[in-house]
Amino acid sequence: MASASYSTDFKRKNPSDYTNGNQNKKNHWSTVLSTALEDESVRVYKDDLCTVIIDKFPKARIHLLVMPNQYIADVKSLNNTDLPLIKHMLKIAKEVAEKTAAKANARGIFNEFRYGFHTIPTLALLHMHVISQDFISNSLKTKKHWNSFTTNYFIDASEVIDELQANGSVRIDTTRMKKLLDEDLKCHRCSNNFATMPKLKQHLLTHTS
DNA sequence: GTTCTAGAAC
DNA sequence: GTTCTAGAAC
Repeated sequence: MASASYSTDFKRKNPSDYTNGNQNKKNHWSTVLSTALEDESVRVYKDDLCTVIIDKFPKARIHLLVMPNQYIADVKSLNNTDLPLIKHMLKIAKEVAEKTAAKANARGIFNEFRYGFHTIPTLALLHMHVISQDFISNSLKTKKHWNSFTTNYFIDASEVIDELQANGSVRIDTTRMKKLLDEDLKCHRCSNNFATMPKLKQHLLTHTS
């Protein structure tokens, strides 16, 4: 066989090495949301414009993702023609959040949600987080997790809508955003500071009945 | 995004 | 000695 005579010196690299980095690889971890969009087992709502799924690694008791059915990369690639879509996504987000909270037989704590986006996302395909503000979850582990939801690294959907209406786009200061992930751990409710994630997580329990 | 784990921090 | 964080993942 001819192939058996190839010297390892001339062994071809994996085809993905010829693409512009791993991000372009079809089954790279950053593409999981495109798969989730089609996966009925994680879906809680779908209409002509958007799909809602349960986050696979929820960072609070209720953590959902609202995604457009048509591919949009992220917040910074939005323009004013996307306004009706984003407004629709926010409306659906609130409806599904209310329903999910009621279904969970929740008391007051579940009624408080934030709806918004990571300014610098790690997963491809725009996704609006719907996240209850208890932040009680085994999947909440790192400082980056915490700061990505409780600092300005997280931009509210209402602010995205306002900026699109005012400027036609959302300007994101990448350098400033990255620094926010390294900020000290601060409780989002009472502003107490904590040295470690375990201490913060223990404190969060005191805010939840 | 997560998992794993070396070694920093305590 | 144990807890906890932070960077590599071929």
